[in-house]
Amino acid sequence: MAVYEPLKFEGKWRDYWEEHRLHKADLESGKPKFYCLDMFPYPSGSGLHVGHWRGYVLSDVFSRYKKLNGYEVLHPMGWDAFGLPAENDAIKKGIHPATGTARNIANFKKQLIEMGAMFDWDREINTSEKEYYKWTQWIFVQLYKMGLAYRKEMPINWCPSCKTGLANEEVVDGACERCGTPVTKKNMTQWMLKITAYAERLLNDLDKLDWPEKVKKMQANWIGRSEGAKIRFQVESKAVGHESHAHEIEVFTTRPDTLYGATYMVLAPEHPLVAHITTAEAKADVEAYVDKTLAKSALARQIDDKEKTGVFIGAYAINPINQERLPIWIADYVLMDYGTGAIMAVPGHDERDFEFASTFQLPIKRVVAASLEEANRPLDAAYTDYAVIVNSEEISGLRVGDAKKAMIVKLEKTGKGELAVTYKLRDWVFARQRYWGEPIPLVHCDHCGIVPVKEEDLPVLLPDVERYEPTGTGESPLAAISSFVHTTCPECGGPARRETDTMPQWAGSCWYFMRFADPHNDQEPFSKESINYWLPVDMYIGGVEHAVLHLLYSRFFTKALYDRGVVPFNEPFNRLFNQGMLTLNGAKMSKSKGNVVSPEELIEQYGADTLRLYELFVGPPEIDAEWNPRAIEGVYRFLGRVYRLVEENRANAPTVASEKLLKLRHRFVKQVEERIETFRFNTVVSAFMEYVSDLQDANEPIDKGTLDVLTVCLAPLAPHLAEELWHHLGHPSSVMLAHWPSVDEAYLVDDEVTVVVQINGKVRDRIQVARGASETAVAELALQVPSVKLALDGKTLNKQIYVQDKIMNFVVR
RNA sequence: GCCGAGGUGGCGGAAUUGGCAGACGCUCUGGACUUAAAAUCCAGUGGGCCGAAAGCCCGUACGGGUUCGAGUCCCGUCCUCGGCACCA
Repeated sequence: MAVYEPLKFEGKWRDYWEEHRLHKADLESGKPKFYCLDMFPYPSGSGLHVGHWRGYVLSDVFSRYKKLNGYEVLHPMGWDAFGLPAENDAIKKGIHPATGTARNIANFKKQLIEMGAMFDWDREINTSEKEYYKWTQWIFVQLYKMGLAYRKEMPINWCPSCKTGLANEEVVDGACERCGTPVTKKNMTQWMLKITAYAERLLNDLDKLDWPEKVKKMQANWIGRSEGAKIRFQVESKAVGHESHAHEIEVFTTRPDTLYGATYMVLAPEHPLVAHITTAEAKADVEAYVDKTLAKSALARQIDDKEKTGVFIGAYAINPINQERLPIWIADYVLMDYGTGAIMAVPGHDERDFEFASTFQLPIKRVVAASLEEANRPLDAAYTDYAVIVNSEEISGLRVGDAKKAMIVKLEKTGKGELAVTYKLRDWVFARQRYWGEPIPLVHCDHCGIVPVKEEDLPVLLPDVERYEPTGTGESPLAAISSFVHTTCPECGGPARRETDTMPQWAGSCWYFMRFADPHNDQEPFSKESINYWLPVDMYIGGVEHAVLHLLYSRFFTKALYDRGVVPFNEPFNRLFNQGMLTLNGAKMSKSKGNVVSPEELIEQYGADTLRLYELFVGPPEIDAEWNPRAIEGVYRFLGRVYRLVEENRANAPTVASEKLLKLRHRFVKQVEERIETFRFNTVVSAFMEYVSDLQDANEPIDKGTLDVLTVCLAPLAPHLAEELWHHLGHPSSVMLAHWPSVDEAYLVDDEVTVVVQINGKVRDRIQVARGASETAVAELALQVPSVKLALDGKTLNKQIYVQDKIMNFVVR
């Protein structure tokens, strides 16, 4: 009996593929291209576990399927090697980050090769190599020249453990995304990227992407567009005496219709106006409150509790619509970095303002009600329904929507305000005070100011140093290296200092998918020809954890480069798929939790194909799945059955297929096609299992064509086994050079169909009838069925419903 | 609190457009092969009534509804998971 022993041939075929360059993506093949990309990994010290395999298997199956279908497939792999984790890990182990990274990469690569994926290793890239980051720096210079990179002093998120500034997106629940330490605020001069300039386009263009709705929603929420009005209030304060009217408070509100209901104003404690307009009597309390707020970490300000606190600053604002005097307060529930950092408070119709007003006994006015009759009904909570405006002079009686428009028109006429759009998205803090990243390629010259390094002088090399631990002073370790810092100005040639901050980890991954098109180009980031052919990415596969980080940043880079004329497309990833995690004991696999399953021993026991197939069969690919060590036996047994089926039939296989086997074959291929295209890979495996059982049950010799087709279809899923069988079947070249079988629709229809017979919608029996038989003919047959006769006995047949070739339902009473 | 996804046997999960619920796999039980075991193969495996079979009834989180017919559509409730969270 033929025995399936994968370890005897899997290695042989991997060597064969490598030797014959079968995975090489060819720019000049003349075929239509397909770019199938995995989110490239950060090469950690712990290596890959079976959970990491999941996405890689999906993309490899899809890539191979596309290749068999005549596409020129680009399926590359590389390393996101810069960034904090690599550096932290290296510090812990006392080695240079470059050394640790190189070691990890070697291990990752070995593991990925064992998987048998068709990666084109000639295109391997590493974001921490100078040949690569030269172009990351080049892109930064383009952004700088476009005015999209700027320097600003502001309080930014600071991780006291990683000793660096962080972007908004890197703060999760008030803590550092990497290490979990609560994030504090630190006032620093920072390099920022003006991603907010693209907010509207980043939002609108989501519509044209074939991405999971969930991810699009998350990005839309993150961008957080809201439409309303900006309104200006004049300030009246004894602190500034008769100059009062020089000061204005500008607020943003989505409810300009409630302007008549404003009863006080609130500024963020950090608001620059606070220092100017606070009166002498209030000064001490205000300063104490401001200090207390600034000392609070982001986490504390968010979670502490929602109890409202605040201080009256002694000054008043004049409501532009009715000249009412409104007391001005500061409170930490108003955030400096959203809108204008100031609000008009309408406690009658905003829950937060209601709570604040209740706490401090401030007046509450009703200006919206269910109807005009209810205009003076007292409020025991904020009334937020979009109903009818009341107590508001000329706009009373309007619905909220119309009142908003009317109020904006009025404000625009008097110059007191106008329509405005605000986003939650903030500009991107792009500098890190750490060693292991791309140096920001700028020079500070006393004479010329900030000057970008000339493009022909790139890259600015990351110097090799002895000590690369973070300083914690707010300066990067590079600042201590005088040979790095001191340079000459690219403009005037005079003495100058280099920028010493480095870029965040995301920098390299914002454009790596473009570099794969032309990874060895040392004249430009990529040639026009290569980028035109390969990009954009057709299918992008990776975890959902990057929904707002990497995926939003990459879209921003792409749009900026599009505007600069560097690339001809403005969205990088046409189709996105997020695979689910593999869990063990209900938790995400991670080395720190000690619940990882590593592929090595499984491959040793079952071979790589079995593990690949299991990864697919474990459940719907987008859903998290629990690792089940037993179930892997099932797919191993199945591959053994395939092996035996082919081995035991190939010697005496007829050259002509029976009608029965042809029907089974075409139905099978059709099913597999549909299920691969729609990413239902668990059911692809089911289709194989059913087909193989059907072939066994057919109880007749299996023809050569059937065996060939089975083998070709198997190639995307279990490439090693398919290659082995393909050669046993007498084919001299690789199965990956074969063609995906075409489906003949003629074989998909049966002459005879099963019609279900129902009484009142309940199944009683099934009958075989000729396909397309008339209702009368089927009814006649169905009425002969004993259980139907029984059910009809003594009853009246009210109605019959016939669905062609499917259902005959008798309604009886 | 807001937004989104989901709830189907002992388990993982199937089920085109409203048309045979539980495909496929795991587990378990019985059988064949074997001196024996492993491997392999065959049969059974949602619950109930029943000695068994036939047959009938119940059954897709819960309560209603629409329909000849609902896992699928509508209304309400509960639960689980994910995202956002004082964003004016």
